[in-house]
Amino acid sequence: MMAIQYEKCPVEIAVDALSGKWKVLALWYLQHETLRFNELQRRLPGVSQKVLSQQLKELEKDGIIGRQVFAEMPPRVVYFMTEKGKAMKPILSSLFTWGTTFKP
Amino acid sequence: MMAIQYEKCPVEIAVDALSGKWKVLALWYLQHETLRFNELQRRLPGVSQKVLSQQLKELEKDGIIGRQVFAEMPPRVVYFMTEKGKAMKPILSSLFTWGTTFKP
DNA sequence: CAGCATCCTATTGGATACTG
DNA sequence: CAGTATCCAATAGGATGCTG
Repeated sequence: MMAIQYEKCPVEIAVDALSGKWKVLALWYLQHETLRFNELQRRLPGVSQKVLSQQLKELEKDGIIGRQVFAEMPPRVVYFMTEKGKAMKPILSSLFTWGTTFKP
Repeated sequence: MMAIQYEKCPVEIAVDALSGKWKVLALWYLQHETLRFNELQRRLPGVSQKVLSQQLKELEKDGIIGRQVFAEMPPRVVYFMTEKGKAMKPILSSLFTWGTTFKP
């Protein structure tokens, strides 16, 4: 695989960080709430555990969300937006506005 | 294939309309200019003709861009944003802002 | 020039079963 | 509860060649 030689445009950087079927929607629900894994999964009807955990891991790696583990039994893990993630709120709300305006 | 039973959230509607590797970037370049097929392709290094024409067709079908054909030789085809597409400008600029802020 | 058709590969995501 | 591991199907996208 060849490394990409040209400088990526900022739009591409944001698009790449959000690529994945459930990422934007997950962020939408994490905007105002800290949520556990299961709570998030219930809000995304159709997502499998594998894919949800995978996409959350990518968002975490990109610094967009954080993850906190409580050493309890049964285990509790919560996800929340970082500052870098909160900076995406204008993206989320403009998507929402457009979707609301042009809903079929 | 089963039809989806629940009402899609507006965010999903917008995300679906933009899903496709090159759509957002193509819209970015169509924001202020009307562009020919080749001009667009040159601005998206790496896209194949097949995929570009396919994604433009989807954007057209969704009413986000328009397409005008000039009966000339050689043929000229231009693409431009519709009003529905122009309503996406806040999405594009918020993506750009985030990408600029958190560029690696 | 602006594409379509064909073929092929890589990636994504879903189903299922299992675990600390 | 919050995942992993494995397997599989569907889709997206790239390469190439051809055409009005």
